[in-house]
Amino acid sequence: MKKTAIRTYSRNDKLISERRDHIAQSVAPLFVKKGYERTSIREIAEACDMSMGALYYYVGGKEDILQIMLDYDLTLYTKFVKELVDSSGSLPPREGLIRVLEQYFKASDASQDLTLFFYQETKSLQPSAREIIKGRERSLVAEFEKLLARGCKSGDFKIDNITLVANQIVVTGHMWALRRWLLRHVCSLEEYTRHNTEYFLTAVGAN
Amino acid sequence: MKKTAIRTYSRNDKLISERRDHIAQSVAPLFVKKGYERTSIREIAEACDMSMGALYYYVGGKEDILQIMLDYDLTLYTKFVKELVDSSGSLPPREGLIRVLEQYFKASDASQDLTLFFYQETKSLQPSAREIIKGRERSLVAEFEKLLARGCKSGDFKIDNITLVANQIVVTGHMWALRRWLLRHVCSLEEYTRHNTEYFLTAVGAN
Amino acid sequence: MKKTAIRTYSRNDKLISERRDHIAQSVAPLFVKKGYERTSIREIAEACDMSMGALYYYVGGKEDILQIMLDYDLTLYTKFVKELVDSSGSLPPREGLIRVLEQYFKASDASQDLTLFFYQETKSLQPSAREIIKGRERSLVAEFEKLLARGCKSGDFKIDNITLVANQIVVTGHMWALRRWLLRHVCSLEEYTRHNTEYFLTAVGAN
Amino acid sequence: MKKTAIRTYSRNDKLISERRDHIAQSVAPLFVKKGYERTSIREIAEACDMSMGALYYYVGGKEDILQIMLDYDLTLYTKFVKELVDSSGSLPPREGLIRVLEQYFKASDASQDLTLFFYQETKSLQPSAREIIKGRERSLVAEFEKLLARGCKSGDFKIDNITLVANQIVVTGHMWALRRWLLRHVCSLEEYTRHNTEYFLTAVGAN
DNA sequence: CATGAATGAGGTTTCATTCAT
DNA sequence: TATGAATGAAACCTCATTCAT
Repeated sequence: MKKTAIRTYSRNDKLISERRDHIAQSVAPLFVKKGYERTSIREIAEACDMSMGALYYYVGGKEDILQIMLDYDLTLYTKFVKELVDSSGSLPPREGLIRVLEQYFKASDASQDLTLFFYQETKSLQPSAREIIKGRERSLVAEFEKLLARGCKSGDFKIDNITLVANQIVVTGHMWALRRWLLRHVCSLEEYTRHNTEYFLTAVGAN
Repeated sequence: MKKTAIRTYSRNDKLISERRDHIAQSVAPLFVKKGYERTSIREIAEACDMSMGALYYYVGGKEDILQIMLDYDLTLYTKFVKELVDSSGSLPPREGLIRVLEQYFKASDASQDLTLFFYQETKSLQPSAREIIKGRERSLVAEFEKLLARGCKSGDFKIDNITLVANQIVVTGHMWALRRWLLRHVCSLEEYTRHNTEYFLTAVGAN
Repeated sequence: MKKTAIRTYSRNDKLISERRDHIAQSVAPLFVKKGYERTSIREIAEACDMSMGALYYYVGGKEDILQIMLDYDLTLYTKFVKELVDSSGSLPPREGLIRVLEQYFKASDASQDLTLFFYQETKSLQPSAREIIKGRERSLVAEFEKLLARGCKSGDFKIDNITLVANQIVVTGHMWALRRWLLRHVCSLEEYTRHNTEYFLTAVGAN
Repeated sequence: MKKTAIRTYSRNDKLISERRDHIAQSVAPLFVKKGYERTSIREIAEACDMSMGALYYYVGGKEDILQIMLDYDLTLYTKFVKELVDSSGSLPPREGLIRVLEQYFKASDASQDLTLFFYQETKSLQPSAREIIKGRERSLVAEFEKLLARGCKSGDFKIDNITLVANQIVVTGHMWALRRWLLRHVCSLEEYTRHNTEYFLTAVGAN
């Protein structure tokens, strides 16, 4: 759980972690609302209730703040999915998948703005930081792979390319966020969930 | 085909149109490479082989340039899809769909960077301009709706929510661009095409 | 007479040259008074009667301003010495040397602050810029070498290491500037001149 | 040996003295390498192995640190020269001068960077602190004056202006440091020493 | 129509210094 | 005594936009 590569003047690891988490939480609504580039350090400091100097005590630069925030939320999200997948382990694979999809789409709906933000601003990161974020994203996909793999093992599912399907599940959630402005007039979240659940059941050979 | 709402000092409509098309074409690679916010007017002017003054003669401000460029490329893309759909009108619906998907995914692959850019920078527009872009996007979806509607009319397809499926086709193309970094290690474009074609055939009840 | 390596937005060479000369002249008293590091861009802009933006239109950064100023004054100084040496060409070598030394020390006295500044701030330059300045300094030394070489050729002087003596002349002028605070209580410029003239006559074997 | 005018919170004179000596020694390489202005208090504290707070406990501000360091090194250097001059007291004046010059130039060669630093950064001091440093420099010159005066007394030397010659000796050492970049290609330290020794012997009438 | 020099507000970042602990 | 987190003024620099030519 290293936060490395981000410069700090503090050598108190606990404080660093605390402050960076605080920054990640405080800055998210601001970033989501105004976009990364359009948000000034001054605004960030204000939102964090810190002085600009204090901010730069725990962070090497503006871009680090973006990385910290993306990392924080993606980690949180991955944890959420992991718990979801794990908690559905007691159900038969088919019912487990149905339940996970339902909850995942519900969560996707709740964190629309954040999802959009991820697609928009990841490119603002340096390649090295981008790799870290991509790693987190892969972890997210991996959680769904676990779910699918379990079903394959038990013989309930039959899947050619597990990663592809897992990615497709993730993306289907994202799509609800990215295209809400269009989908809003087309179907409700419930219909969207039903439609896609049916598809994925077919795709995994469980229909 | 109004270009309105964008201020200009010129009253020669033909010239305005010409210059704006030129700007749209010249600025695209720059925007795609550096991002909208990080591209300066000076760079834009240079890429367009115009002086900064000339730029402002045909355009109200930096944001207008983004709108013009997005509008231009989206219109072009919509036209491409329209021709694709129309040209497949001679085929039976099932084969038409297969062909359109294949060509569309191929085109998605070719214009990856642009697609990514659309998702990233549309939010940099004012609401009014964003609406215009959304309208273009809806036109794009509508082309696929046409294709699907034709199949329904002939009885070959059976679809609950045509718009939903059409949108799903569009987004599936986008996802190849947005998630290429992950998908690259998972499957080739051909596999991606095959996988999704199969899905959509099922989704329209033609499998 | 290239001014290269210094970024500019202008492509009008004449204007660039003019503005940079203007900057060099305007900034000198400020730099000499406050030192390079302690002088802010805002102060520089004010002294140049330019806006900060205009400044950065002709100059890539603060350090460039230092380089431009050092270059400008050193070039001027070298030209002065060159003319001095050339104009003494009509005199016999011994008398020429005496005259040149007298004038050079007088000039050293007049440009004390500038000399001090050179020793202090050359180190603020990047190595590449420092090389340029060193080149100018070598040109200055070369002028005195010319004078000494002439005397050697005619048989009036007898010198082992011409560059060493030429450099010593230059530095003797500098020292009047660098150690004025001490020398002031020890001797007048006239005495300093007499003392060192006698020395150099001995050193070149013309006493 | 007052260290006055420099604020401190401590009232333990021994500790003050110890810490300031420690600071002077620790900070020198840093200052020499980066320059005074470009060195931050944080770096200084780190180099001194002290906290920033501790630093300010024994020192009034950043500038005091510069003064302390200059004072410390100049005092050390003066002591070195004093011992050199005293130890040559057993030799006849002419041989004493030769020996002192040789050792002094050797020492000048060894402390080039420091010498350069003195010329560059003394101006960063407030006038009052500058006076203190000048006093130390005068003490240095005074040591050489002692040497010359001894020779005059014994009738071996014949000098008009002892201070001027003493200063010239000091400066000749400095010159080796200040102009090394040029002299390097012109002569070795040995040649430089020989050349100047000969001169000074003439200047004091001992050749 | 076209040019590009000029503006200056506002961006990010640094850093000497203080003070609660 | 000692610590180091916090401050915020001020540093350097960029850039969208204008307007005299």
